[in-house]
Amino acid sequence: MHEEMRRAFTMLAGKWKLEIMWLLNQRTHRFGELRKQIPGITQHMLTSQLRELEADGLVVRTVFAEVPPRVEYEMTDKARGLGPTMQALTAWWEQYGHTLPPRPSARGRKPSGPAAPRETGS
Amino acid sequence: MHEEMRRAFTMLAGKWKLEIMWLLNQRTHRFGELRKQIPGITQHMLTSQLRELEADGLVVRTVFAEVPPRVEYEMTDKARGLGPTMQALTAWWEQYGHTLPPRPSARGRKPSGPAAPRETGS
DNA sequence: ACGGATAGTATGGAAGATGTGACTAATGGG
DNA sequence: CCCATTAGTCACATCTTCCATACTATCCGT
Repeated sequence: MHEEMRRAFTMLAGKWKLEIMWLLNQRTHRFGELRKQIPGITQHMLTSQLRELEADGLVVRTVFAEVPPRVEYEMTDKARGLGPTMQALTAWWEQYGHTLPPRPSARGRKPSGPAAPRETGS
Repeated sequence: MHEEMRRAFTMLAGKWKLEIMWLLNQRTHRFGELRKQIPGITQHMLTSQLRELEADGLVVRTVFAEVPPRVEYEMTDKARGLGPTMQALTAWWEQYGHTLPPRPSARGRKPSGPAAPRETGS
């Protein structure tokens, strides 16, 4: 049932989590790489999102005792099971992405909806 | 490369969008059905998330001229291409979901304190 | 000793996303 | 007349995220 799934949705519903997981699904990244790959994200947000993913058991954080410091983020085995999901998402976008409307995510919308089709004939 | 994908992430990054799309991927729902299926969501949020999905060309909104009103939400053909993604996500959760740590994400859906009741204007 | 590099933590005000109850519209039943 | 129903809308409250800045810690080069 989808009540079980709710946990999964919550884990991935963050504003940046899908993108982070998508990148980590390709390869291990270090902190600074993720920050460059995701323009617009701040250190603060990247840190907190990664911590949440780590707490959810999706990401492993490895600190190397080097100077300058190096921290790598890697998917766990569990999260690697998301590979097919990511591939399916990528394939979907390749197929349909370019057919979507230009930039409609703005809050404004058209004043009136389509004419109501009278279905049940009342 | 993945800059193209960013559009897809944005479209699905809303707090409730994955869950809504997962439900609509199964079948057409009317407004009230979605509201019951997604405990915790408010009318306001359900409306706005659906409007965004509609604006992104992922769902179709059909208003039936009946009383009481009936509005049905259905996936577009484009969004139906997400089927494999949803299936992969479901399969992943069935396989790994129960192995995840008890620690829920900090951003989890928890009820907030009682909002200060506003003075009903006289 | 100082600054550069990396990966953070901490703070604070602003912007944006989300949450809440109250309210509307049309119609049938009591 | 009043209530129930359904799918919203509205004004406002609160939570999350943004963004800049400041600070920590280590080692190397100067």
